[in-house]
Amino acid sequence: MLFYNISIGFYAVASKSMQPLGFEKHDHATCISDAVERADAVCRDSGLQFTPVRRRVLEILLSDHRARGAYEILDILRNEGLGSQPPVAYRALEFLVAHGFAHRIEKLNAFIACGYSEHNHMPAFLICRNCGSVAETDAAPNRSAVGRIAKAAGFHIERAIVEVEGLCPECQEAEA
Amino acid sequence: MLFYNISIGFYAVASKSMQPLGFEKHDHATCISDAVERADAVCRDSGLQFTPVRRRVLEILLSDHRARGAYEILDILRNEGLGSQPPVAYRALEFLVAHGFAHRIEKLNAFIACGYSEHNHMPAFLICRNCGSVAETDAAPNRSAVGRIAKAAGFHIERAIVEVEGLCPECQEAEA
DNA sequence: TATTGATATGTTATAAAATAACAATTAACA
DNA sequence: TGTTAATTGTTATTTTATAACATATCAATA
Ligand SMILES: [Zn+2]
Ligand SMILES: [Zn+2]
Ligand SMILES: [Zn+2]
Ligand SMILES: [Zn+2]
Repeated sequence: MLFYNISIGFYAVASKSMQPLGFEKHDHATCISDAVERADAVCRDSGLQFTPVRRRVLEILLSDHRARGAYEILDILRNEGLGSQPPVAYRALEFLVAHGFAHRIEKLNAFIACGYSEHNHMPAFLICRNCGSVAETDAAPNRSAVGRIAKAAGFHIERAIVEVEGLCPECQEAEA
Repeated sequence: MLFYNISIGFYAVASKSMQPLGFEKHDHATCISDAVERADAVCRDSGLQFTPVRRRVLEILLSDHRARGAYEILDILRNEGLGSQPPVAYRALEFLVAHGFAHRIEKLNAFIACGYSEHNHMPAFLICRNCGSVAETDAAPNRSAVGRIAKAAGFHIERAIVEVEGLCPECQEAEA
């Protein structure tokens, strides 16, 4: 199974009629296991418990690099007998987000696996309003115009939510 | 009644023990009427109906330049006999947001009056995690690092959600 | 100004997203 | 092994948002 991405982490989405174009392929088979492996190692090093539910939720998020709602994830867990009530999903997601293995996308009320191996970076997302695909890149708020304004105002930035909406390359072609 | 802001639009909040410092004062009495007046004029020019509910919701949002949830606004409307069910508040807010008189803050599931007279700009917000105050400034995503990356990736930006969390100047002092 | 089509509001009901609270279980460590 | 801390199970509820349809109001024009 092959998925496509570009260097900044623009992910293809399984749903709808999106045809990736101009994207590098990536070997999705090793991509999931690699990311899970990395998370496992980080947890071992940090004394965190990478429990079955947490591992499985990360796998689900990685399975097609798509943004998924908590209840969508819960449905899968329920079918697999790994938990049937909302708090189970929300707790696992809270853990993954807290430790940088996943991110929450406010605009979508959804979660996505982190596409970067460096932990605790500040992500920015490009969200296609047509096909729902989501690309991850880096926000670097302190070096941005907003960062300069914040500094001038004496505001100390701890976290940035940067979610850009628009049309991905494929959907621009489709509209034309 | 005086509220304080700085040139980029950092607003004081009525709640909690926040003491504005280093902010310019602004004449809040005229501030509300001016903004409502502006919205009225824009609506007249554009053939939009600036109805009593819509006007009142804008006044509420302006009344202390604070981010307010839809149900908080609905409570006020209900007390005033202007509508008692959620759709009334949500419709008015949808109208105000659609025409640039207010913005939705995703991180807070809340709404705030636009602090700028130029319509349809792309706002960015500085949100204090301690006192909840919200400052509005400009995102200018096309000139940002994310904008450059998006362009390189062939992604067409239509809208940007930029919400920066951290500590406002006052709360930094309080923590120290 | 009476007709009429569009826009806005009133209302009921429900959906969707998230959390509080407490009990039961499992892991970590002395 | 016993003790504490962390995690999960479970029930119930809260918060946020929308669908659907009835009624009222507005705006244009016949
Ligand atoms: Zn992959
Ligand atoms: Zn697309
Ligand atoms: Zn004011
Ligand atoms: Zn503050």
